[in-house]
Amino acid sequence: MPLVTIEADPQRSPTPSETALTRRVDLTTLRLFIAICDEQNLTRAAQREGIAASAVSKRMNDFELAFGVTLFKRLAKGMALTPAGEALLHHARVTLLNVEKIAVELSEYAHGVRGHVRMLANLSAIVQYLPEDLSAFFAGHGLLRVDLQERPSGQVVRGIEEGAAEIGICSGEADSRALEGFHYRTDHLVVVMRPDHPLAGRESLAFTETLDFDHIGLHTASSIYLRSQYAATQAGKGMRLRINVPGFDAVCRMVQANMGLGLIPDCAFEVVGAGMGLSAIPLRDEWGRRALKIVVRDAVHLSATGRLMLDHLRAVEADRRDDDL
Amino acid sequence: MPLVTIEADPQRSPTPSETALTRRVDLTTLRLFIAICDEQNLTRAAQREGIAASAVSKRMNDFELAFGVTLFKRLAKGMALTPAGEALLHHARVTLLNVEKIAVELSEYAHGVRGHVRMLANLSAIVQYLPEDLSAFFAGHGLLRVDLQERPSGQVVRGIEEGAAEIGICSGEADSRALEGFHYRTDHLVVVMRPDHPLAGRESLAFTETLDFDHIGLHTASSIYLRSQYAATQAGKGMRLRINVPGFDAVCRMVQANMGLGLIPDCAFEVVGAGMGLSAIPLRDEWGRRALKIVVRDAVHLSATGRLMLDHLRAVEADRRDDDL
DNA sequence: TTGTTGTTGGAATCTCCTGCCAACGATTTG
DNA sequence: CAAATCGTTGGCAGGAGATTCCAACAACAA
Repeated sequence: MPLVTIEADPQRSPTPSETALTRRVDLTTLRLFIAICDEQNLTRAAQREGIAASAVSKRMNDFELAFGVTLFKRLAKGMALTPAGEALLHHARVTLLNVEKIAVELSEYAHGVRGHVRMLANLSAIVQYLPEDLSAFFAGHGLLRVDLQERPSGQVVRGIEEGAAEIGICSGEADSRALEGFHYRTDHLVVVMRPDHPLAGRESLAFTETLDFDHIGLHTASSIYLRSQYAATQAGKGMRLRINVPGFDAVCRMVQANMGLGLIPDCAFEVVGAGMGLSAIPLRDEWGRRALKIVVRDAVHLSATGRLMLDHLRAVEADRRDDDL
Repeated sequence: MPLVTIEADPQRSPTPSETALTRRVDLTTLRLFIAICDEQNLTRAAQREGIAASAVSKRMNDFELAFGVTLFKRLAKGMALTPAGEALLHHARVTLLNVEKIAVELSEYAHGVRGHVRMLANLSAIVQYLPEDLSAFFAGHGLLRVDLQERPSGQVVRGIEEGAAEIGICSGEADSRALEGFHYRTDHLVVVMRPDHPLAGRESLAFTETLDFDHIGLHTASSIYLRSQYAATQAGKGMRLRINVPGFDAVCRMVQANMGLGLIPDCAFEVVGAGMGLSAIPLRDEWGRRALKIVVRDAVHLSATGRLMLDHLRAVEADRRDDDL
């Protein structure tokens, strides 16, 4: 008696042929395929994976047959990829990497971890506030883990929109479109300089006063860079930029090397530049007070752990403001 | 406990326990798992996937046992995810999405396609040159396919570095670090305006002449926006920005709506704004000639198809320059 | 030419995985 | 209390996949 094929639910979205093909992919085949690509040799690949060579050969044949594609050029000594094979290799690699992430993450849960929160944040937040805020969070929720990646503010928004992470922290001026936003922190920009700089010793500075000197810029996508450019423009003067560097520490080192003035947030200076013998003078301009905001796609439908993190970040900020009063 | 998960080193040889766990993941289980999450109900999920409920139940139990993790809270009516389940759900989704890509791409090869090239490019290249260049490429290589994504120049570089694509096209001024670069095209910026604008009718314009009027900016990460800001700054004047929009077409529509001047590449204007009854006047400034460059990680080790594309793009540009002579 | 080595591919066999059916316990609903 | 849902368990059967053995083939050395 042949197998009775079960009628699939008619309202399922993918077409029958698509699902049929999708089902013919399996992870061991992908693993073996990658092994062959690495070794360029089926026999060695089989050994490495602890399986008979003929079994591997069969799998590959079946796979090629199923998709009607040739993956390898069978050469006298070894196997070489066809274009189709190269395409598969690329996707197979990322798929298996993902599977590995699954295994790692789940085994973390098995060892007591109770939840993950995926976050994106800009440099300012990561350098200045997140270390302490996250550490406080872990104190209360020792069994949670955080997966944090740095991106410029614009990309943070994009990542949250696309679901790459649950919670994002970016500049308050970033266009967060349809996302929900909450106030996080306000930092204050300071002008970093060598103690022998003409401006050193001042109580505070207006940005325009700095425009007669060389500046060191952050990378061009950073909101500090964009905002200071804009401010210079508004002031009707130019910013004399000598170099753009990727991080606050790099800015400070450039300042130290007498390349010019740096413009970074106050807390970042304390963390990064304090021990470097530099001076930091507060910026008097209104835009020197920069808001950072928390963005989420939908606060109501956050995961339980994401909710915890969001509440924590907001509570920390609220406490801090209470203390200031 | 580490605060932040470290990115896995791709070269790392997996530990025995890891591989053991990795092997226990399989795609049908993931598919079923997702179905259960969608339906919040094992029985319906089983129906949807055309499989007996008992089989699904057993698979889930075995999976949970293998990882020592509870994925669901079994409720009287349906199943609800635990935090571990939510973590799995996220990864399972992207994994299956990837598998689907595999199936789609391979079946393309089965239907005659002979190769894929993954590309990243900035907006200027995509709007102005790639349509014709790619179409010429297809004329010669009808069986190849191109996977093209738009990103700002900085992200193009990043994507190529990370292996997200083989070939990138970005602004000549972008910092391409360790990548190999080749000249691609040079475009010329034009100032777009309504025919009734005071500046209309001029032969050419210096950028400084436009600074007395309102401007419409591209999105803040775009190189045109960054460069024009910088130029305004250098000129010691401000740019009166009324709005930032995401594309060249949007710029033209804003110009049409009398919001101010736009600054876009000449070819983009021909393509996008020609039929809108607008005037375009060339920018006289040196930086109005913008180089676009092709970037690759390593030209020697490109795939055969990638090599074809690179050669084509470079040849097209060489021909074009010969024609100009 | 001939033998050796290393390679892929095929046939027969066997094992174990996995899905089906039917029955059961638990809980809610009428 | 019965009926309806829902998830789980056990027995059974079929098949996918692995193993072993063998054939075909190319490259290379004697």
